[in-house]
Amino acid sequence: MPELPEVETVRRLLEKKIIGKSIKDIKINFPKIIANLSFQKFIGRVRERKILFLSRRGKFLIFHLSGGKILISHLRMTGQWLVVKPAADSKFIHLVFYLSNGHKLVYSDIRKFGRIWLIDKKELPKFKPLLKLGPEPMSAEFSLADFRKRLRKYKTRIKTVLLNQELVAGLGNIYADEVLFLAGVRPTRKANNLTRTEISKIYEAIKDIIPLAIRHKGTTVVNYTTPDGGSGGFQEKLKVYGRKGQECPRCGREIRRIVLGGRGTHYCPKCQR
DNA sequence: ACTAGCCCCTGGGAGC
DNA sequence: TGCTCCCAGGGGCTAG
Repeated sequence: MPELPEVETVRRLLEKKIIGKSIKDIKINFPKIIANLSFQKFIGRVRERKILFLSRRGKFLIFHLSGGKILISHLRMTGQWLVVKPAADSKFIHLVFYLSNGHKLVYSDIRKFGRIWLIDKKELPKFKPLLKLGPEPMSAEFSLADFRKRLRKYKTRIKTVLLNQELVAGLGNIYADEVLFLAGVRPTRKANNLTRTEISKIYEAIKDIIPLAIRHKGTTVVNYTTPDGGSGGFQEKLKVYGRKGQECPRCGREIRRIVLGGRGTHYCPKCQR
């Protein structure tokens, strides 16, 4: 599942391979991935554009193209951007950009949940999916005071709240579980009942784990790969996610798995209160 | 205003 | 071995 560290890793590795290249031609196998335009319009507006640079906001990857065009991609569950040699093909490739250097930039997505938008640069400040996002966890805007204030208004369980992109942008199911383990807070706790100390610990855990996971190039659990087909490394560092029935690395107790808000949730019953 | 639940998808694991 | 069933899960949407 691509969360902030995975999307950031894709951004960094992809940028090295495609900056300055032009999109000479486009093939679309699954038109539905283009969220806001017909595929014919999409193709017409993207052809001959140069890829200037890539940015990221939360889990959104943003391609800045020449001519003031902006391509926004959300990978959801199984989306991938890959740079491949001309011959490569697969039934999961839904979009192909034929680049000026002879390589193909492809979007592949087994479950087809991912979406791509193409907008004009001037529309970017009004683009709704980005407008709703909370602060970037590694930015100065993400302050403890603000985090505490925002957290108080949620009456639901802290795990569910961490998945809400309006609070902080970029956490998904894996890192939400890991953050709560590091903070020593049980995922079922109500957000508005947390103590000041617990909120600080959650805040610090987010600020620790996200850059650490980026340094490890993200977590490969299901099918996330880097744009060159490599794996992330953070799955080796996971303390609770996907470790149901195994020993807690801190106290040795058995890790539990429950379902919260329809999401698998992992925690240590002793370390997380 | 907030929250719970459904839906989109398909590979893969469980069960028989 | 091979079939069927059902689960995973981000985020948009709807209903309460």
